[in-house]
Amino acid sequence: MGNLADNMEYYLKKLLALSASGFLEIKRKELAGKFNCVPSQVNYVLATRFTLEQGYMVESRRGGKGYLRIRKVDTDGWELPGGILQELQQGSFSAGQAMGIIERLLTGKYISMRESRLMEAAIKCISTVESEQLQSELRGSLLRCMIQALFY
Amino acid sequence: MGNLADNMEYYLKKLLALSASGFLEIKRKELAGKFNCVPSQVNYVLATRFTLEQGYMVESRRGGKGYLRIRKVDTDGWELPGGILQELQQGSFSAGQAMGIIERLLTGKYISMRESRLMEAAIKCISTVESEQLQSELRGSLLRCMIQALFY
DNA sequence: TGTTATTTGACCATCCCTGACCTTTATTAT
DNA sequence: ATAATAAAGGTCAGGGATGGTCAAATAACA
Repeated sequence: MGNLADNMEYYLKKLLALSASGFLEIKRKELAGKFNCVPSQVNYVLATRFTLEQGYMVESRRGGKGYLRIRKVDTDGWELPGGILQELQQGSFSAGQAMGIIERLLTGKYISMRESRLMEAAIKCISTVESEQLQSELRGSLLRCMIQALFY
Repeated sequence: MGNLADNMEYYLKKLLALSASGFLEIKRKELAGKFNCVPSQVNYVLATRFTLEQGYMVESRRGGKGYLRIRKVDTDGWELPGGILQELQQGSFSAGQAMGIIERLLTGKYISMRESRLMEAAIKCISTVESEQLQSELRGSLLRCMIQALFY
């Protein structure tokens, strides 16, 4: 038998898979009761096994009728065209290159109009930095960070 | 079912949506009666779910013939809370301050979950810059640029 | 044996709901 | 008119019910 955290993870993922609504809503204390542990153990499991990187989102509410709600993030259709991923390997980007990538994300419907405006604004903003070198490096890491935030 | 406050919120918003006049007029005591609670609970619901930031206005009158009148204020959704506009005047921001603003934009429903992740990613990304000074300045201009891109 | 992962418990933050007391407005009595 | 009374709505502090955090203890592992 695995440990408590593993068992709880398994239990939650099973329930989640069975749930018709696409999300799972539980009470922290009840769950802890079912596994005969302290409530904060639930937080540990959520923090280590249901992170965004792992494809889960957890919402919660305190107070009377409080809850924990776990949903699997839908990553269908989130695959970026390989070309872009490859380009992102590059360390540095000119403003033009960066804009080009953002535009392709938009026309490919990977991002919304607002999201593209947000990204473009961030990239343009970088041009105020003195050093050309730093500028292009920053554009690169900004692009990578932002794209990662959206697609992973 | 959710809790009392949620139910009352739902009830009021439904009535408001159905109302031809564009506003909803109720008696505090009656409403409390309908939900079998104390009248001040109505104030709680109004204070937490019908704020100006959330796009509602509540007028009232005491005494005989008193009433509560709720209306949805039409801001086209583009008005930012004044507090945030003011804060943005600041030149520099710590990562924490910036995150706070982004979070308020999110909870105030000014931006989506994805947009907030995008903005947070950009802000965090800046932390790789060597100079602390430049970091906090960059955070400031990034915030201003991104918010401007969305709201102007 | 040293490192990492798990588990616990004490303390914290938030949300909801109530009740006592206060203020304002309309109505009624004088 | 004026004063008293009734009929609204407003405020605020408190308590119960949750969930959150963090550091220390313990267990598992390499």
